[in-house]
Amino acid sequence: MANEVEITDKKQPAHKKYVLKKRAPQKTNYKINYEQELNSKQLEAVMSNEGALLVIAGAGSGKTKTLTYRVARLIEDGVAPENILLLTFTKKAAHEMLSRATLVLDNRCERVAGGTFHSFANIILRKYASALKLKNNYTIMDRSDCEDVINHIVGQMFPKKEKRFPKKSTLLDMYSKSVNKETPTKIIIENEFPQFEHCIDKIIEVHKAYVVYKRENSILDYDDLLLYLKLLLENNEGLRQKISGEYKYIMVDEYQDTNTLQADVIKLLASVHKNIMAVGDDAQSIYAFRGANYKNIFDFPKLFDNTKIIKLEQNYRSTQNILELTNTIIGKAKEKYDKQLFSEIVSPVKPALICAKNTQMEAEFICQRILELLDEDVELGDICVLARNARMSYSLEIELSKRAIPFRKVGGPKFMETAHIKDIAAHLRVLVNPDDVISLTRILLLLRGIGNSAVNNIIPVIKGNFNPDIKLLPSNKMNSLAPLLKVLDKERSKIATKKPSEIVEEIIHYYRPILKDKYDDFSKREKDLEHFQYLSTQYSNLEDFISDMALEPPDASVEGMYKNNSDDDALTISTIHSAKGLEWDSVFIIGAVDGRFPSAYSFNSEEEMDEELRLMYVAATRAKNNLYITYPVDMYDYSMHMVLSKPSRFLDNIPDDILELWDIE
DNA sequence: TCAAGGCCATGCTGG
DNA sequence: ATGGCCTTGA
Repeated sequence: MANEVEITDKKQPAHKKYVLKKRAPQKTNYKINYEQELNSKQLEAVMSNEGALLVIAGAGSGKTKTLTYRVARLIEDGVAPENILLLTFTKKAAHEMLSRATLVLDNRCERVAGGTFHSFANIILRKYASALKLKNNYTIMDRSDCEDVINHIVGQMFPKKEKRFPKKSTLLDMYSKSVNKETPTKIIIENEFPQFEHCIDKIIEVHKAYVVYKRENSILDYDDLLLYLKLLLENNEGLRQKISGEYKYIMVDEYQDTNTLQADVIKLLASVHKNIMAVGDDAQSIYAFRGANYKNIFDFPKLFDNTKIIKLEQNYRSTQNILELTNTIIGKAKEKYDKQLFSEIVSPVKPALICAKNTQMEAEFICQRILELLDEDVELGDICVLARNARMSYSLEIELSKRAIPFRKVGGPKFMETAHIKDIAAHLRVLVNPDDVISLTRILLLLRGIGNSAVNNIIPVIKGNFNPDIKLLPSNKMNSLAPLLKVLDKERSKIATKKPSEIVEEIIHYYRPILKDKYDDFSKREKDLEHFQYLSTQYSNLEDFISDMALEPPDASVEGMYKNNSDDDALTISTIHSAKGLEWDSVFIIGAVDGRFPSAYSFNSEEEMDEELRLMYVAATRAKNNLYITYPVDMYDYSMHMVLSKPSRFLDNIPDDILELWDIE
């Protein structure tokens, strides 16, 4: 909206020059008093309209608030919610922002299009799959499925074992980086996996076969979702116009963790109108292992001409004492960051570094300190324990259970990745997509008497045709195969009419005997099946259910934690990666022992060490008032054959007026 | 020849 | 707790 219009007098001398005055924002017409609730920088971002805008937002500087209020402000100015696209890192972040926007404005905000890049890509691709010659019932594979496919391909191409050939997960890392960084596999291997240069040709051959395999079987992995979205937008002028026109205002959160493929998608999405607002913090980039590059954020102005840049530097979250520590930490990076956050929140309490004799004592300290915090009127839901990886909290989880302190765990091994849940999901996938050979293989291998070679004979016959009367194996093997075919045949015909939860129920009923046969601890796993069934009741379409479970898998399966969704009064245990963007009154960072955090595997790479450092920075900046960093000194490291006993090097030589040192007696 | 069970080593973070 | 590898058993 141009506020200033000048009628020029160049060619029309007879006309009088009339200047429209700049209108002050019409605050009286807004329901929200933006000027009062935001600082000047935030306000500038919220009030900006057309064009590209980059907001560099330090930790706790009101990034979420800025995004939330901009959504509200656009809607107040008459933009249809459906025309706004909010891309975030997790679905949860999108939901949180939109419900906050709903609180400050009204429920129109719920209609804003939002979610992760991947879920957005999925929505668009299901709609326009045919433009890419793709079936729209394609399966989305999670990581372990992809690994199975790769293993299958390697086994076919090189029946004899190759010497020092990368493991399936390493292969997948290479391919994924190649796609996300838009760099040939060859270069990725040379730069990041030089130990495998000797078999570079074979690795590339496997990659090609992997791509073909996915195409032939209507399978997409996470990277394909982004890649195909890019191709769709790139190669279909008409569709690009249409989609870009639909999403007239685009906002991207956590821009520092996007990769070049995502940057391309954004560029294409905004190609028609260039109304794009990106928000991020280069000092909080922690996803390099997934192809993200914190430098991406500085390249944003290269994607869009005349990018306006706004910096948010005042922190509203943490005490100044905590910020003094975090400023010191980030100051240790090899690559320098322009970060000196300040806060007006004053408190006498200082962050503390606590040495524990072992993980047991570390756990006891945390439990005791938590109980003291509760006495100081901190709520349990306002306390979080952060760890570099999910395993580090095992001792603590035991201690918490002993003391009956409720907790929920975020990050780490996924519910959907547990073997029994994958088994059930594989049955459902075969129902939706009978071409899904990987899932079919998985469910056949569950049967007694059927192994790899039998599977290879069976699949060509039953692919897409689950006739239970077929006779293709000796009768003893048919006895285990027939019940499977029967249930698949029966449910396949009802896929369109039955509720997903009813189909899941039938599959679980069929699968339960297999579960009991396969696992000694089946009763615990049976509870997971019940939970899975419960999740399915939230859906009216089986395909949506399966896609969602792949794109936004529910948190780790922790016994007894299921029904506590509404129970906010529990301690949070989280990986640092999963704590991105969140905040708590009191934060414990555990396992801060050198060799684990930073991990010893990062020692010889400056870039990886910087990423570990940023991770520590992200962890420490989650805390509002109390920050405790603990480390046990009895950790044995198998790879280095030594006991780890020093605190994280990121906390070395920090004066004790910034970081207090505690010993446990 | 194929399936199944046992044993050993172990690199995490996630859509 | 899990995948990879080897041995055993049918």
